[in-house]
Amino acid sequence: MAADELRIARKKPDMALGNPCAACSIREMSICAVLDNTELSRLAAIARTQTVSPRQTIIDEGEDAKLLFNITSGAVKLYKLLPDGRRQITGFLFEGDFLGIALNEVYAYSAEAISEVTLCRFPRNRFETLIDEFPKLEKQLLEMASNELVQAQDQMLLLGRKTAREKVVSFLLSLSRRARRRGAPPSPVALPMSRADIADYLGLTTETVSRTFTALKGSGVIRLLPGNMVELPNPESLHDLADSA
Amino acid sequence: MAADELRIARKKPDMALGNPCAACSIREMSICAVLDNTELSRLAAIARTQTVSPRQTIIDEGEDAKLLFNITSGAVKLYKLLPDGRRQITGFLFEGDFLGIALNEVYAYSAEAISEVTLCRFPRNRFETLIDEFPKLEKQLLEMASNELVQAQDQMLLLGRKTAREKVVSFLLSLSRRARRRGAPPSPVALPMSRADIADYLGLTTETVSRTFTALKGSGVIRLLPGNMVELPNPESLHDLADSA
DNA sequence: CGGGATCTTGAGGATGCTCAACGCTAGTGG
DNA sequence: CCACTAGCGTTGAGCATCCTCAAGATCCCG
Repeated sequence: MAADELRIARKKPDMALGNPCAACSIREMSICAVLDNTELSRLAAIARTQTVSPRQTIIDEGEDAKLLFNITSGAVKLYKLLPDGRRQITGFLFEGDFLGIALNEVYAYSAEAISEVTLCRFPRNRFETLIDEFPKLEKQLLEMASNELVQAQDQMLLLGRKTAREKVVSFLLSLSRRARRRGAPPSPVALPMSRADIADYLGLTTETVSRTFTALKGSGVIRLLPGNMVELPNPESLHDLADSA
Repeated sequence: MAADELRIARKKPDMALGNPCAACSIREMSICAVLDNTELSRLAAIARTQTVSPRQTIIDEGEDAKLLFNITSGAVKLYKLLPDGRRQITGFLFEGDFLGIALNEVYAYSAEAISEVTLCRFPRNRFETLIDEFPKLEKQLLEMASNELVQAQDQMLLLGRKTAREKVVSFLLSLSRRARRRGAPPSPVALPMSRADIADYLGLTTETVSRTFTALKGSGVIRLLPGNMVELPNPESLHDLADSA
């Protein structure tokens, strides 16, 4: 019923309440969750929605950070490049995620849509005004930044010290855990990103990622389903593979 | 004696100088820089100083995060462990740095003193009360967390995509830049940490770090001075070695 | 169906790791 | 004052993991 209301409301964004955010399907899992309706309407006043096609760039590393985003649907990859083209993906964003937590003057990374993406766009300066008005917002941002830091440290451990197999298993488990956190089943897990993206996220090559998937499939710990879905028959037993040989 | 003063000051928080922080040598480069004397005395009221010997643990990953710290002197390493003992150092802290920016319930990493360390300790709950009172403090924390995130992403790029040589050069350059930012000469650079620590920070082995230093020395781009100092005759030319083969 | 992109598989090779020995230095005690 | 030891750093040889290059398989969308 709550879901029904949301679905209906989504079809008429500029309806009755006057505030499209009130009906936002991802409101409760986004930064907006901390705001009441009045505050939300203030945020809505500076927001614009936008859709982005796959492979389209959203922000560019080094550019002035004039805009911040809330992903309302789809998948996004964040990455950094070396001069010779080597690429490190620093994270994937999905619906509900915030793009631009680090309120720096310039973007620290580029962002590109993986799938069809819809997002909610805010001018940074006006968003920062709201932050000053709503301490709750700042507190929430700090908490989100803290969580990102923890994730970043886990990723450093993965990149610096884990084997290819541990990297891939850790990756699958993190997607599974994320799904569970969002109320979705922990298996099967969707992989909207390409093997090349996974490789650039894990510090491997596409070939190694592919071989590792094949090997995991062979030992029965995963199953590759059509539509880029991966089944994890026994997530618990995977934990051991994720951080010890 | 500094400790004595603090102990006395603690008993009379509103004494002559007002508070010990007013005379703190790292005040301007720490989180305290945003506070005025009145606010600082409030912070001083919940602070305790502490000294830690080399190889002594300051916090343990997974423990309840009851305390936060400001490093007033010395060097600290932050690290995470895998069950089999593999270690990833996620960062080094020096004087002026804040330990515990991510205000999470449990510590996301362990911290250990590299050299003799002095620090300023705060109970987290009381510190959070001050945050609510002084929005400046929260803003500063968010900014520090943002900067850490940027650094973390750089480190991911390093760990995932750079060669051993690029890693070592990047590391030396980051130490050099840090020194310059603090008003110290960019060369020579001090390496208070062991080769093993550097290796665990860069995702390498001590042998590879050692060999790489030797090779860099051989090609004349660095010089190893006594006292674990490294001279970078031409920091500019090093930039190329840090991110392209 | 066809064609381009993505994914998989294979063979060979390089980077960095493992295991091992040796050197250096500083602290210690005779 | 010097020999001794322990810890750290360096060097060497062989090897494993993962990368590179290449070809074939599969998928997806028109």
